[in-house]
Amino acid sequence: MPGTRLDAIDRMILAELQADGRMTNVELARRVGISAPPCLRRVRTLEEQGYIRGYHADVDPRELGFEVQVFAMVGLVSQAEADLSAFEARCRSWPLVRECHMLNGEVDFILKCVSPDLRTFQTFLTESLTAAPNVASVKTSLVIRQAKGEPGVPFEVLEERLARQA
Amino acid sequence: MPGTRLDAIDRMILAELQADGRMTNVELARRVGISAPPCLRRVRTLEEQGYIRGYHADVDPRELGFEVQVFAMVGLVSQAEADLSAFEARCRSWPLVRECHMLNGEVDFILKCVSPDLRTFQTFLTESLTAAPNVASVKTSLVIRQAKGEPGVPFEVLEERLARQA
DNA sequence: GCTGAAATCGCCTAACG
DNA sequence: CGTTAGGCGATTTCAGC
Repeated sequence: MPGTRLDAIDRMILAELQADGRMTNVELARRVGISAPPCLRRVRTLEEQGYIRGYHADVDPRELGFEVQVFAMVGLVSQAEADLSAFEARCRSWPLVRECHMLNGEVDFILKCVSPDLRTFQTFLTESLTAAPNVASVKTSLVIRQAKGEPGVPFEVLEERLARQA
Repeated sequence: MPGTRLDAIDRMILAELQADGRMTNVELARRVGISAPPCLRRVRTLEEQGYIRGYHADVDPRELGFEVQVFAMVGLVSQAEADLSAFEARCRSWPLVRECHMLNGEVDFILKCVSPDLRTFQTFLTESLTAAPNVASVKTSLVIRQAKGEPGVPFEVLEERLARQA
């Protein structure tokens, strides 16, 4: 089933639900110009085929007392696949680490972390991250402020691209 | 209104909606142990007070043809506030840039970008980002693979912390 | 195959206690 | 916060393109 190409209505559905994931199905149907039942069927199909991985409320970390956000650049000693996987598994087990990306270039991983305060993060940094097996170097940068934080993908770019191909 | 402290039920609501933003209100009410009407009132209040900034479908970039994800580290010539703001405004206008964080340390900004392919990104990099006023240096790292990508905040850490204080 | 219309069922959301 | 109750949305069924 994966690889099924999407038509214009499917892409509109994805764009609308990315912008407002709690929109009612009838409102969504109205916006994309079809009636509710086929619209709901399309949404279900998009979910089953993995185009939509889930729906999440966007919770403000600061309001909840997570005052600190940090990017951590991690270098490993060994980049053998087993060692990479082991480090990734550790990252998944650390709640303060929200994202873990393996990169090319000098640094092996970039981690996006949140923490209630600096002290909690420092403890994590020294006792967990830096102390983890195979970790060679960690460089951290505090987020001063976030200027942009758009979820998901730019559908505008996708549409532009499809128009160009046609 | 902001600063209103949250009780245990509010925090459960936030945790549930972060995990599944499309949950029905009656299901949410059942999970947090209250009836539907007060549950809905709490959700509305949490939205109004900014604890919930929105709801978004989590769309898989790869499935949609965004094969390339890149982190870009940007250094500026001038860090005067007006120049920082100007750069941030530019970032907001670039669709390929999904996140823009101002950092402490040697690099001024980190940008998370998505692109359909390398060629599109290279064009953006040379013609837009590097060419922008006040940009001194740009270092990019391609994402090889993503090992973790949890949305939002770790409520487990919050609860642990509150229990500790009590 | 797809869509759309009708009908049922369940949820949302007021008003009130 | 809970209960009641009316209106609306969600979802199935079925017919038509």
